[in-house]
Amino acid sequence: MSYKIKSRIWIESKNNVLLGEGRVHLLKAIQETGSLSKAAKSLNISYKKAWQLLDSVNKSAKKPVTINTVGGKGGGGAELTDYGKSLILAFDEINKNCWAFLDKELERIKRL
Amino acid sequence: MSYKIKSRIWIESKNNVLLGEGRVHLLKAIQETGSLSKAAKSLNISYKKAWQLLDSVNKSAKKPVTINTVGGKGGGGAELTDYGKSLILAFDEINKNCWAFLDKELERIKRL
DNA sequence: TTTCGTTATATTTGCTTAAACATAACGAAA
DNA sequence: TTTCGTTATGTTTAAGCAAATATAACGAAA
Repeated sequence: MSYKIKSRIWIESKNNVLLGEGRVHLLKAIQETGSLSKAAKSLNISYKKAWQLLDSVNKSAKKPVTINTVGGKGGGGAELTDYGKSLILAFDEINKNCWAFLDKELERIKRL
Repeated sequence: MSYKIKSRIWIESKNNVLLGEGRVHLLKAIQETGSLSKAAKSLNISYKKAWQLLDSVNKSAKKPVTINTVGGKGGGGAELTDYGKSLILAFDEINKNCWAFLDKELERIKRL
């Protein structure tokens, strides 16, 4: 059995993490469920952890990534902004390309 | 100020980490000092942590990465095998190329 | 104005991981 | 056989981080 190359990429803004794999998962879950609490449940993480992640994302980003509404019909909710959607698309594209790149680099250690 | 892309890569062997940035630093320090204890001191980590890392490396690798001698003149020491040296070279090469690759991908988020 | 599900936040508890400390084994050389 | 600096390993303590618990604020609709 041969060696494998693994990687993690993330986007930073002024030394703070903006987007990583976990944060992208959370944003996608918000997009699908329309609320942060439901997104947290679908990812099996606590609401607090989800909120902290989302708060960090919105504080690190140059423009809001989600619009959160509190109170009212249904209690409120959260939805992605167009900016948030474009960030996710960019991250997924870069991540996919990175894995393809590393798959080529794997040749360098195939014979080790 | 714009966003930055960061990454971490590592080599795995049967679901165990073989080589990452920290382990490569340790191996290079061993190469320079000739002993695990001196390498640990130079990296400001405890001897035990260094030993556990090195032990994990040698157990994950297909062939020994270091030869450790105990007792005798000078108390003993540790030195890299040719195989260990080639692993380090491969890791550094892949890592360097990955950063260059991501530097190109940075264009995708320059305007976000 | 009461209800409801959500966002928002603080506090406490538990767990995993890292650090600190301690000690045995080794073997060449004096 | 005593010394020395190293490898090798166990044990205990501390710290950081995740999880659990609790509660306030909100605002549309009934």
